[in-house]
Amino acid sequence: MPDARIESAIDAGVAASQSGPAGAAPAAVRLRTPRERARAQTVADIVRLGREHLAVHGAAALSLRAVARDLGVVSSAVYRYVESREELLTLLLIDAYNELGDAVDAAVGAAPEDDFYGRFAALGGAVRDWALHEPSRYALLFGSPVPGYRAPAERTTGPGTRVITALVRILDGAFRAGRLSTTGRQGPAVPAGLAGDLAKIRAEFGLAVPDDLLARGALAWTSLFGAVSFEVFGQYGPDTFTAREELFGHHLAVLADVAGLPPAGAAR
Amino acid sequence: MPDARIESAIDAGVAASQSGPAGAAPAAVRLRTPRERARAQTVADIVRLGREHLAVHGAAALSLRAVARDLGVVSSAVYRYVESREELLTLLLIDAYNELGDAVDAAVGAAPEDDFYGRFAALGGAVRDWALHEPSRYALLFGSPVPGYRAPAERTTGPGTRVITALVRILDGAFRAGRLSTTGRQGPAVPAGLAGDLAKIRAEFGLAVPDDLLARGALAWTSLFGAVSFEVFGQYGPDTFTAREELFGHHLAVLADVAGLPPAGAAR
DNA sequence: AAATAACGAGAGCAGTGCTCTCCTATTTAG
DNA sequence: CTAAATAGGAGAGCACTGCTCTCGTTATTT
Repeated sequence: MPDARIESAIDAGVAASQSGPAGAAPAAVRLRTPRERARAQTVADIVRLGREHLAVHGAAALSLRAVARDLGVVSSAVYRYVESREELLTLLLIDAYNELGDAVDAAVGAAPEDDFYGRFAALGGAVRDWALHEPSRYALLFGSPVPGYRAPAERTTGPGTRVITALVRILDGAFRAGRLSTTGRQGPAVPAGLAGDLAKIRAEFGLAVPDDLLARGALAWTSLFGAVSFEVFGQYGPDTFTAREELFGHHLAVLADVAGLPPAGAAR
Repeated sequence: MPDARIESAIDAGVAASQSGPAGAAPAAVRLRTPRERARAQTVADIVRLGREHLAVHGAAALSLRAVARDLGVVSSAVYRYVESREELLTLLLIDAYNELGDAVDAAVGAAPEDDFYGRFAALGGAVRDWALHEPSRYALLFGSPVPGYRAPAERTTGPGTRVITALVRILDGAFRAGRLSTTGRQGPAVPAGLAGDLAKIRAEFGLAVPDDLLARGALAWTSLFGAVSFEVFGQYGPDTFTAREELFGHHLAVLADVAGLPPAGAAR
């Protein structure tokens, strides 16, 4: 079974189907032979069709046979390119993580580098906009895990941590610039048991922020996605909150305050 | 087709399978005839088996045929009791909402009535404990919506709002007792567009809390579920946070502060 | 040119939700 | 107490799913 190169071909196909400015993959793999090119193209087509099905019908309704039909090919043929339905889900997971990451990076990058609140708000707004625009794909990333499916960490942690990485960069940048603090008011003390986790995180990302602000940053992170998930998953009901943009904006402002970021108009 | 009483029989069956102290249904329906009793029992069995399947295999893997097998009956027979797979999902949704609601009510009720922080922390802890204990059922309630399935609002809004109702009661009680405020520090102003939504909520629940605190309460609500969802759905990864109880406790404390609740040890 | 690898088509298996018909046991009405 | 009405279980069947295996054809490599 000489299909050892399938994996790399698949990776190449996915990389080829992305157009983000911050494409993580070095894409050093040249596709010389026509067969390899055709293969990569087919995989890219499968991912594209899968993405459409995912967006329209949701993750649990994603059907390899339906993708095969759209591709104009019999169902068993797609198994030449994709190992299983799970494998396709993994590809779509990576695809979605990267698209969200690209959107976030673009939004954050559009704000001035020293406008930390602006960058924070841009990040939150980008997450919300993408989630509202791609609810099914957002659900794949941040909703209930697909039953029986466990994302392979070695392939998804990279793209899956782009948002939190961006957020942590903003907060750390603000701290290094002397513009992140909770001075003036005492909050709850950070439990001693968290010190180890926080130290590891600080080392991993090369951060300077102290425990207090790091823990609050984690809360801002989970709260951001909590607010977005409630809105996307319909927990607000049809009419509890109608001014959702204003609600989210206000929540973002409070979360920035929680994280220690001075508000928009504060003196620089 | 004289199956008009099926619905009420089903409701009775579900009600019979519940044992919560705050059972919403008046349960005035007596089951006189043996046939009605047998029917209610069968429906209750189906819900029980469905709950087990749901807990073990997850919502998307819930199979009516598998439930039928466990029930020792052929698959078409269960359609005499449950209209469809969706209908069973709805029953399980209501069942889970009520179990969570019961857990929250019990935990909140165990704290002194004037210990508002204690009640808030009890609510949060109960939600987290239940979610960690029943991840699949929590996912059914607060994860990605099951594709193609839309919960019928007229049957689920009641049980589905028990947690937020309890939370709002705590915050309103604290406010009426003069123990909920953000005095001493100015937060972001509530956007004007939110006034209508907040007024409607205040009227619906008969609240006294002003806009500022109400909006912050909503943030505490979404943030609480954001933190629980991240933990249950595995967003933290296997080892980013190991001291999860401490992390959650700290987040709860900060969220109470955000909502305007004085910390645990504050003077009464 | 011959060997090898890739790949599409088709059949098939076990599972799913759901419908329809048939038949029996139970309940209700006269 | 008998006869009609009804509930409910069994089974076959339809269309769908993921996935495997074989078979023949095409393209590439040696």
